[in-house]
Order: sequence, then C-alpha cells, then structure tokens
Amino acid sequence: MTRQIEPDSPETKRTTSSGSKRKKVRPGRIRERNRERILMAAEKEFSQNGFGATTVQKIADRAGLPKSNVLYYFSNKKRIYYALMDDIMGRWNEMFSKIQPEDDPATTLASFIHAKVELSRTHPLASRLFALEIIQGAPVLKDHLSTTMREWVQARAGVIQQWIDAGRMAPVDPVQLILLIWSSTQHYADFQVQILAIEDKSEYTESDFQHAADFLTSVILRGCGL
Amino acid sequence: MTRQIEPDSPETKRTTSSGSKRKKVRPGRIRERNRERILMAAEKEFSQNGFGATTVQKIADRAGLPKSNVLYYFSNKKRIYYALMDDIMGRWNEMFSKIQPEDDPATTLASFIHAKVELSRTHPLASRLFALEIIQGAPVLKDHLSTTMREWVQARAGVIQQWIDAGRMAPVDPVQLILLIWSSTQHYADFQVQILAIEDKSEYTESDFQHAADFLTSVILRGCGL
DNA sequence: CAATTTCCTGACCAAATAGTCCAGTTTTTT
DNA sequence: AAAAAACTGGACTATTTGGTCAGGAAATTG
Repeated sequence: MTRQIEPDSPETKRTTSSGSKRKKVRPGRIRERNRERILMAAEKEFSQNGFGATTVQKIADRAGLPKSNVLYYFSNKKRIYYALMDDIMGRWNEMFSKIQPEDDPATTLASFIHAKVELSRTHPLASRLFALEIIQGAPVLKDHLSTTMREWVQARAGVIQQWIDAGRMAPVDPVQLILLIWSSTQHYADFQVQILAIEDKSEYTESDFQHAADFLTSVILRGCGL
Repeated sequence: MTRQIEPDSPETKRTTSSGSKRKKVRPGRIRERNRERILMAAEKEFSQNGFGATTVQKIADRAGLPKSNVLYYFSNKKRIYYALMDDIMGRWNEMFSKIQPEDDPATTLASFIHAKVELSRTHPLASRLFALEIIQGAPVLKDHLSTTMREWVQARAGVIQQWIDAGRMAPVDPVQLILLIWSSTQHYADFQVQILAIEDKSEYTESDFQHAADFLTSVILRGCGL
C-alpha cells in the first residue's frame, strides 16, 4: 500500500493564504498549489451547475489535472464541496466582527452595505454557491445557520434595537433590516445575468457597484429615518 | 408502431387551470391530470436538486407514474423543464399589467410589494426554481430576460421616473428601486431555510409574510420619501 | 547515494441514467 | 361493436459517473 492516511480531512482549512508567486515549486508546497487550483475550479463548476450536476472530471479538466489526482487530494466530491463551504463561511465570519451600541447607526449601516456589496463584487462565485446551497435546503450548512449565523444576526439585531430604544433611528424590525440588507446586496452577485439583461449590458463595471451601494445606502438609511 | 406523433410540443401550455376535483377521470382528461401531476412533481424535484441532478425516475416516483409514462408525455427531461419555466414566466407577466403615471406612487409601490411577497408565499417552489435558473446563468431564460422582462422593467421604470420628475417622490434610480423590491421579496421564498434558522422557527406562519410585507413597505416607501 | 516518503496517473469497475422500444390495455370515436 | 387513438409499463441499451487501485515517478531525507 502506497496510500496511507487521507491527505485531507473535512476540517482541514487553507490557513496559508498562498502567495501563488513561486515559479519553482518549493518542496512540500505542491499540495498547497494543487489544492488551490482544484478549489478554484470547483467553485466555478459548482456555482454554475450545482453540486449534483458537477462532475469530478469537469473540475479536474478546469484545474488542468487528471481526475485521479483530484481524488488524491480530496477523497471524494463531497469533501471538495465541504472545503468550499468552509472557506465561504470563514470569510463571512471575518466581516463585521465589531459593532457597538456607541457606534453611529448611519455610519455603521452604510459601511455594512458597502462591505456586503464589495463582497458580491469580489467573490461572486462564492456568493452564488452559497445561494445554491441555501435554496436547495442548506443540506450542508443547516447546522451553521442555526448556530453561528443565528448568533451573529441576533447580536447585531440587539445593537440595532438599542439604537432604536435610544431614539437614534426609526423603529423598524432589526432582524428584518439585516435580512433586507443581506438580500439586496447578495442580489447583485446572484442575479447578475438578470440585472445585466435588464440594463442591456454585457458585464458590470466598477461604477455599477458604486452606484448600487450608493442607491441602497440612501434608500435604506432614509427608510430607517437616518 | 403504436407510437405516432409527439404528444407534447415545446410550446404546449396548460391552458385549463385544472379543477383537480374529479374523482372519476372524465374522458380525454387523463392527459391533463397526468401532465399536472408530472409538472408538480418536477417543480419539487428541480427546485430541490437543480436540473442536472434531478432524475426522470425521481420525478416519476413523486408523480406516482412509471418513468416511461413520464417520457410519453414529455419526450425528454428538458421539455419538462421548459414547460415549468413557461408557467413561471406566464404567472410573472400576468402581474401588474397596468401602472399609470396618474397612479399614486405610494399605493402602487405598496401593492407591488404586497403582491410580490404574496407570490413568494403561494409559489415558493417556482420562486426557487427561477432563482436556480438565474444563478446558473439563465441558460433557458436568457432570451426572455433581455426581451420581455427587460421591457417590463423599463416600462415601470419610466413611470417611476415621471413620478420623480413631477416631484411626487424622492429622486432615486427607478431600475434600482425595482431591483430592490424584487430581491427583498424574492428572498423570503428563496432563502427560507436561512430565515427560519435565524429566527429559530420551523416554518413560516401567515403573519410572518404580513410582517415582512409591512416592514418592506414602510422602509422602502420612507426610503423613497413617501 | 540509497532509502523512504510523497505525489501522480492510466486502467478499471459497479452503479446509475436518459432515453428507446414494443407489446399490450384502456379509452374514445365512428 | 369495431376501429383508432391514447395510454401503460417492463425490458433493454449506450453512456456517464464516482470512486478504486496498483504501480511508478519525483522529491526528501539520512
């Protein structure tokens, strides 16, 4: 047996943020590089076809590796998917770690909206992949939603409620407000083709996102009496 | 050869809105009944697994028919999918056929929001199926988006612009406003599991939708200076 | 350099899948 | 009641898929 321990584990995370500028593959770094390739290819494929309709072969082709090599790094298709979900949720958790009752509501909400729009711009595939997962019933993330994400939302909603109680903004349902921001920003990544078709464009420009963020900020802040 | 002409055509629509209360199948109505069964089953399966990962067998099982029977009515899997898309777009086009410059902005927008939330409530599967189609690049609906739907949006945006020009509401980008309403309402159907998880519920109640519609109406109208 | 560990891959396989075919049954029409 | 049309369902097939495996190449170590 040449094959011993599983080279991956469901928990494994890509901790090294991968410089990706090495020409001559440094020893021991082959794994990092290939993992990255595979995950990028998989993100594209999964977000385009969904989990079930994506074949390992297509991921391999896109990554420029033979199928068996892909399955060498990730023992099966699900593991690849898990790894991606892990990445996505990690990025999400890194955002907005701090929000204080003393903060200014307008500034805080505005920066939330901008950051979320920015995420839609820089990581559209991840956004779509997340959306697919949720729409299909969140088979993998269900647990995460009702624990980590639930606490995340409730904590922010609590602060917003304090703002309302202090009369610093209009009395709107805080959770609904967070959902509104979430959905309207997420939309720009997820429904990209619809928006492009309606606006008769072939691709987004930098300023489209600026526009969108400004629009959302102005309407939502005014909607909150700010 | 017993089999002659294709019993279905890509264009075929379910014109009869199907009473579905007949015990003894009336002559000639077998087709209607089976078509309906198949489409309902397919809507469920497709919206849960996406097109590629849905098998004809699963649709057949859910419909309580043998696979070959399903393929007798719809010669292949795509045809079933097309038929569903057709239904969905039909429902969408029926909505809000009229909107006039003389109408009251507040009332009109409010009723738009309510109708869209209502659609999320009564047809969640269709909503999710539509979302899946769009997220995956709208392979089937792309054409429809850049023609019918584009005109639909532009027409409404034009009226909203007139309202703005007449000083009857705040100057906000009309297309963006429609997108905001679209996304925030759509969200309740598409991201149901996420919302339920965050709010720690197991299913929506009637009043959840009422709440959501009220919240969106109040924030968005105020956001438009209404 | 030789030994050992890590990495790579073509060949293979069992299971599943979309779609066909046809022989028979039921329903509708004449 | 007879002919025609519509429907049913089991058997079959060509292809694709996820995953295995064993042998070999490359890198690392001592």
